[in-house]
Amino acid sequence: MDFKSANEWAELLKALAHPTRLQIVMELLKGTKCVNDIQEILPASQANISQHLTVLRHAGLVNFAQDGSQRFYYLSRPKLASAVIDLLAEGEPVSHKSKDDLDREKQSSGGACCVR
Amino acid sequence: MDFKSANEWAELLKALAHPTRLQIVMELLKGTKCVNDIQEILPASQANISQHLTVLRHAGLVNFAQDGSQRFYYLSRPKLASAVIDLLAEGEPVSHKSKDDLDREKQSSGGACCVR
DNA sequence: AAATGATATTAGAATATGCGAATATGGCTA
DNA sequence: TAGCCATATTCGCATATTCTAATATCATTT
Repeated sequence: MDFKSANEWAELLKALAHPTRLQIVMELLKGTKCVNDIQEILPASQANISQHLTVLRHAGLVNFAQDGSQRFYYLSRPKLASAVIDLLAEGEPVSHKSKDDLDREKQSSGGACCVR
Repeated sequence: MDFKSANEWAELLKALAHPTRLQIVMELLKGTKCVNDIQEILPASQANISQHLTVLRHAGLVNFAQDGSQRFYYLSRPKLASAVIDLLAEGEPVSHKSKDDLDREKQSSGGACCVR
């Protein structure tokens, strides 16, 4: 259950893990756009945006509907996309724990690990 | 608000976007572990796991508490980590839309875009 | 102090990714 | 059909990632 998942999930995350692609996703979250629209918003070339859209499409994150010579791109899994963005935006503060903290937690939750 | 965020967020996602690192995170979700524990679970070398932990640490996703010669690794932003895993596990189905679908949506939501 | 166990770091090769420049494709309009 | 607009693809290069093998570090034990 984990090996295949880990690979698929990593592929998905890899597609999101690029500043330009993240921004594209954020823009599509606001609404369907064609390549030209995106070009006007982001500081990247037409070819480059097209390349990134291809990556996102292969990852199953976006899709397009063709209209003449234009392609209207939209998020094909909008809930996933917006949930990820929301999580990133929340910015959970990082926690620091001492060995004693960990011991205390282990006690109260009854989990045994790392004992050799 | 977006340029800096996009870069930081992409860094975070990049750290997660590797099968082995995802699996490490999933294991740490179950509880604190030292490198040796992880080694016994995952099919990767000690050096490799250590390298991946370094990546996760630099991304602010994990941290460790030292105990003698052992290092107990834990998730430093457990809610973020588990929320991401949950999202991936949910597997929102991908949607396919025609041009007409998009037009209809645009009508009902009143958003104007892609009109030149 | 030497040996041992746990973990980290370095080096180097293989592979992948990102990007610009140039070119190709496909639809539309004159 | 010629030309134009929107978008995609290919190529080549620079850079980054990943992995293995070897070695280093650091704490503990003998």
